[in-house]
Amino acid sequence: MLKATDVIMRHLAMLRLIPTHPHSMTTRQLGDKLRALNDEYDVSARTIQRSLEHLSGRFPISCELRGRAHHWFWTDPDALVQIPSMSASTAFALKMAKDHLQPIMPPSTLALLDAYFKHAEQVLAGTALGDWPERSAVIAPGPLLEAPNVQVAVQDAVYTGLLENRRISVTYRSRGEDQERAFELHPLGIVVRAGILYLVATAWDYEDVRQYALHRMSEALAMDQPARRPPDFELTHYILEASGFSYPVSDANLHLCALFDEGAVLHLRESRLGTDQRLTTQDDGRVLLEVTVKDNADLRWWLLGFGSGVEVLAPEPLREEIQQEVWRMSEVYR
Amino acid sequence: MLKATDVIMRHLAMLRLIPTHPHSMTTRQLGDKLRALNDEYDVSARTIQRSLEHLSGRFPISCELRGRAHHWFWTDPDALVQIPSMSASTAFALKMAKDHLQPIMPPSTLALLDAYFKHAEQVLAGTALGDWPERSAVIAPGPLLEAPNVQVAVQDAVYTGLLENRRISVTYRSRGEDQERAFELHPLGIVVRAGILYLVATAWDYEDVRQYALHRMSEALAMDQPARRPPDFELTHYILEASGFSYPVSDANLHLCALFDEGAVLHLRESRLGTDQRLTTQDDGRVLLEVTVKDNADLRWWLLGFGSGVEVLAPEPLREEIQQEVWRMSEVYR
DNA sequence: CTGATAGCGACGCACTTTGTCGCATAGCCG
DNA sequence: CGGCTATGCGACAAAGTGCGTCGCTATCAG
Repeated sequence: MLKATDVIMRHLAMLRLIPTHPHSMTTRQLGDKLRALNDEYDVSARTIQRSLEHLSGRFPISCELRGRAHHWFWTDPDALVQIPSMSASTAFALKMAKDHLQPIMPPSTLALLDAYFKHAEQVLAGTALGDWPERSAVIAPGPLLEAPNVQVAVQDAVYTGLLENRRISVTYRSRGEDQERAFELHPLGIVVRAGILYLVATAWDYEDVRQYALHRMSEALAMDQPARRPPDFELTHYILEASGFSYPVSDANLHLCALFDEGAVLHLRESRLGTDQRLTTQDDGRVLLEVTVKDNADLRWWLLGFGSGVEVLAPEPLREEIQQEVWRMSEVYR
Repeated sequence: MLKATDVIMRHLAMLRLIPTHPHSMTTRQLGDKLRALNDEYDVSARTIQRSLEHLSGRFPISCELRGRAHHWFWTDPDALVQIPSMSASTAFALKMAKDHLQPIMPPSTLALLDAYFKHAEQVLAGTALGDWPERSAVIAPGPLLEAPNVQVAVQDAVYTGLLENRRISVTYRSRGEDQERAFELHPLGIVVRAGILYLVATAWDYEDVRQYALHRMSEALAMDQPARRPPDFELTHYILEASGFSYPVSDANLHLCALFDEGAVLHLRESRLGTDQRLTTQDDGRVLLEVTVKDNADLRWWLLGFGSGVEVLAPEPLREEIQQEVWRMSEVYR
């Protein structure tokens, strides 16, 4: 007891060091970590013991006697104390975010954010309209695809491997195959598309980069060996150039001119396709859209979705593409 | 100094009571709130002063002298200390969530979550691959519409009015009109569609429920008078039944049968349209999809997007609808 | 069995926390 | 303009608590 040490800060640091349930930490480890963090937190082991005892009375932390040592952890996986406290507006934004994300993120990944969502619900319950169940709704575009679930253990292993740059050993069933196979993967990145998580990685000692859907992994384990990464690999580059994903996305721009029916153009009046978007009403009541957009498959899918509500005028190659597609469609439907 | 009061908990409570910058709290108010929270936190005003002085040395809080009283607040809007601490996986999930939400939530609402996103970045920077800029990417469906921004003050007022059930006085420019008009609104709910926020509300003393896009409000102020709410109003019901939104969504189901090209069906093999989805490969190589889905406009838009890659077989009315649409399209393109 | 490690009760010193008091200052109101 | 009141702050003393130390016990490894 030599100097004026700061109890509050040390206790806060301790609470932050203690891991959540599956993981745990001995009193000794905690003391070492604390010392490493800040010299001022250098206190005797006895003091740490006393502090933990004290804190366990007012926070959901407890310990487990394994051997002769106490292993401490947070009991509640969704426990969350944050300062400054969450404002009602932020809680509301979180609720909307959750509604948005539910259909497009795998449940197991969304589960990692549950503490925030639950906390937000508590905050909202304290507002004047806490009893009113639904004050916000999200209208998602398109029919909702159900994102396949990913096993929590698999997700843990993949994220760990990626974050700590370790190899991942997986049991994987390729698309269209019945047999599972074991792979040793070098993780390079994660890509999410339509609620599906893909691990971008190289296998074994091969050089070529492939994708592995997480929901098709039955087992995964982060190994101790470090992962290898091609020196010039860039994830965004890979997605754009290597056409690794079935919906190729291009970086090229095109100047789109198209005539929209008033009904079809409605929401373009609210949010724009691009910064240079121009809408001009024609004599026949239709609206001319001029805008620079990325030239990719999604654009074609989006334009076709309007059916006869839109006529593509330029660029000429795109108009011809659509024309041919319409011709093929009329063949299909006789 | 009569009983053993818990300094750590009181200090934590104080930190949580202090609001973030635009708002503030006097020393007196803090003492009152603290007392209301827990009898054990009943300490003299002098103690509160000393505690604040102490805490301001290690947290980004400071005060402003207005009149003779000190008004305390958090200086950094993105300051965040949370216990237990954010795991690397959770930080990673937050990063992905941000990428997902950026195109579909208005910037001002997303800004409310900035503290979490920044915190997540810090956590990720501490991992082995912190220097590697991109380890995850989100591929969004469709061309990205730019969500129009909402003024922060407008958003604050609307959320406050909604959460505290107070009337909102707004200056609003209706679609297609040049003139702005003043409204007094009774907020009923918020609907988000394609990045646009709509306030669902009744105006003045009228009974009919309308939508007001937040980005078309130039001013908004939460009033002191309480809002009126039709006793039987339900937001989800309103969206479904009242066809208040231009993309009507129906609750009716239909049993869809359609033939997909192998290329078009690819991602249906990963995530399903519905629980009863069945895929059967036909002799001609196409794949028959059978599934029960909601019968709405989005479904038609989604089906049309595939162009000739899909042929709707049943139900017959839907097939005819599509057939006619294709016919109209071939008229458009001559 | 022995040594090492962890937990815990007890003890006492030193420091911190806290209420109180008094003074200074700055609005408020007549 | 002057009294009144609310707030901030320095000082002080007493109460209370944090802390290291010591010694005992329990458990595990060898």
